[in-house]
Amino acid sequence: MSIQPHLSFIMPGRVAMMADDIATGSGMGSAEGKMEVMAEASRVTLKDIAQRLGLSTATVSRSLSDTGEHRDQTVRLVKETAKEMGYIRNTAAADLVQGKSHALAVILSNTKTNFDSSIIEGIEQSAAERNLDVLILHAGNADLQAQRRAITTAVERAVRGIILVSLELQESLIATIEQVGMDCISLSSFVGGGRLPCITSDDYQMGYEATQFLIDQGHRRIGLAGIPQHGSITLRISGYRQCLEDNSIPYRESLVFRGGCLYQDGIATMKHCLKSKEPITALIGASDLVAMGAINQARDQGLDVPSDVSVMSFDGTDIVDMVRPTITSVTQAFHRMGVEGVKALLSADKPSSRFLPFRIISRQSTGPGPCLHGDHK
Amino acid sequence: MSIQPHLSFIMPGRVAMMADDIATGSGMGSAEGKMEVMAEASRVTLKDIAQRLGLSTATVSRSLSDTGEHRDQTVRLVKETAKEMGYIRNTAAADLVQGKSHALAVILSNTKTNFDSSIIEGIEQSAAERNLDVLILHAGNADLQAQRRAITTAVERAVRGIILVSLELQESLIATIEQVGMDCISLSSFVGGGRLPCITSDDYQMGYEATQFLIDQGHRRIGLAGIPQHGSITLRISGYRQCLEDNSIPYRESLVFRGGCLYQDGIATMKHCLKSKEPITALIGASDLVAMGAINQARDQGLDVPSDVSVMSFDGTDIVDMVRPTITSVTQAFHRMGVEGVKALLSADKPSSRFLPFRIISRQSTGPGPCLHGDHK
DNA sequence: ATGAAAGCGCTAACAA
DNA sequence: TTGTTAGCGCTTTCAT
Repeated sequence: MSIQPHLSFIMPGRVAMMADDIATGSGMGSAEGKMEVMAEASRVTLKDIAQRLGLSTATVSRSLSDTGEHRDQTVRLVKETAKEMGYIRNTAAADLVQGKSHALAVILSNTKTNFDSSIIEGIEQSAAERNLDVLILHAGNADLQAQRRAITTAVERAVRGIILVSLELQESLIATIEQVGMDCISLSSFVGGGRLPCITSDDYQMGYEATQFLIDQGHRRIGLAGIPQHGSITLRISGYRQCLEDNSIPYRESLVFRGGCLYQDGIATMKHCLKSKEPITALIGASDLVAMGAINQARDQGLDVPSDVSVMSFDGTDIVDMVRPTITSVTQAFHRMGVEGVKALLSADKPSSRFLPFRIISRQSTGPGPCLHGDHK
Repeated sequence: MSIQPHLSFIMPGRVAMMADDIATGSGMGSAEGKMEVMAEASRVTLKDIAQRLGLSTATVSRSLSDTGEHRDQTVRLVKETAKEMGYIRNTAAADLVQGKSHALAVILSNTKTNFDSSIIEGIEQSAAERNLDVLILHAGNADLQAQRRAITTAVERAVRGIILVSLELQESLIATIEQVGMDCISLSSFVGGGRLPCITSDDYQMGYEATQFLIDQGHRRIGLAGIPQHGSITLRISGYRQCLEDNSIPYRESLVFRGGCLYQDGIATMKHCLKSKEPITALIGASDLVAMGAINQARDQGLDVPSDVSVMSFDGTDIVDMVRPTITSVTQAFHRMGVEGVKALLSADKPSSRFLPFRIISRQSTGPGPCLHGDHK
């Protein structure tokens, strides 16, 4: 194997070499060289630039941020000098005097689903356009402690606003947010009974239409899997129930399986369902991962999806096209949710709650149910 | 359908009601009530607490942060009062005077793989234990502009350190980091020729062992898919090549497929491979998603995995167990990478580069190759 | 078009 | 054990 190329980089040689390069480089006198090195230690401030240019810090500050009235020449000179001296502004100082920061806080629940990456992507894109940094914080869904920590952090840093993602914020913390007058918006979850603006999909309607989709395919024994105990997501059950009733199909408590939108919930639900003497013919997973779990379990037990059992999911993240069978989904506009969330949060007028459209996209995991096969009906 | 329960919350009634509650609540005189409301507008500061208690701001500050010598009673009193008054400290002020912030910056490449969530999880867990906030920033891998923006943001905010995740930082920016004396560590990618400490898996060795794994199963025509053009990840090719040579199998350039670790790369590679007159019998994907793409493409063309073609992957994220067939993977210690990254970054002494162990976990997507079927050998 | 000066809220010497 | 004081680096009136 002779010399292993991958080992070369852990030899300390290069590091030492680089240090030497810096110390002796560019042919300047050693004293001068040293001063350069020393100067690098503490950061360049506005004052340094002002002194070098014989201007006041005020002029430099205004020039750099393009505020106030200044000669083009001055502004240009200041900017050039700043760049040349390697000036990087001190955000803490600016935040302090301005009473607010250039950042947004995003607070996520710890739910181990995968849809939030799209939302975050949207948020970050939108934030970047406005030159805002994104501070990401995690807080368990039910954990008051963790929630308080996250909110406190956001308020401490005087962020421009807080974006809650799929989080059921506790009542007391909503009060805190109102007290300090912090802007806040909730995405992908309706929370706060109207005190917080929310941008989400219509859970009731999604539940209704998903159910109708399966009924139209000839299914009558339809299960619901992985739905949490609390939160607006439970409205999907109401929609599901209403749809059944509108189609004269009796609602059965026993076909609604609770859980936490996790892969494991899908596994467990399908395992349970297949033991039943009157098994379901279709299942709606509360997330793509729930559906994946359900599909895998069904197939591992020798059933075919969709010919033996149809499965569809909420969310419609990338993954539904990357598995086989591909998964029919109620696809939500997560990316847009992130983008619009930022926009709404920063808009001058208090944003109102609203729904974003969703689409049901039919893929391989659903197919005709028994009623279209001529069985029951 | 009568009353739709899901519509109730967009009625403005509740919002108005809440506002009324606040304005008129608790039975206090209207003037007093108004004052309370006014007071809520501007935040409580240390000075407010000090005044209320007849102490100095210094004592309050020290009590709150448990520094300095103080009577238990004083500390308790201060803390209680702070909580009662709803005090939230101003991070900007603290950061300014202390010259550093209570946050870590994590800079991610935009690569659309999924492994980084484990790393971030590890980072956040580790950061939370140390009471540090996590600032997440994105920067394209090749995009100097975006990289500079991210680094500048991190430096501006005087973060405690920068964690690069799977990012090839440009030379000039490494220089910037060195100049300002910012701590920085690279995870999941070796970068900077030793100037930056790196915690990653041994790409060379992973490439070698993955190849050996397949050779041991009887494969001789083994492809490599989705490997980028640059970066330490290309060392996998060296390991792959060396392993082939050690097993007296000729290395062929044509079996190494370049790409960006994406699902689509897997699709494209497998499509291309199956057209060849002398097709591969096994493929190693540069990421789990590449492998998924390859597997799907093979099956969509009527081939079975693993009996017609074996596929394995690098990374070993959750997904490899959630697809069928489950994917044999070179599983990296991503979560630990995040945890140790934070630890190393904050350690007093300059951390050195090192590898974290990886494991090859055999799953359903690989099986005996032609040499074990008695074909060639 | 530019400068002088006053803080933002906090921490950390140093005094007492 | 506590108070006094002096800023951190920046923005922003208000003068000039």
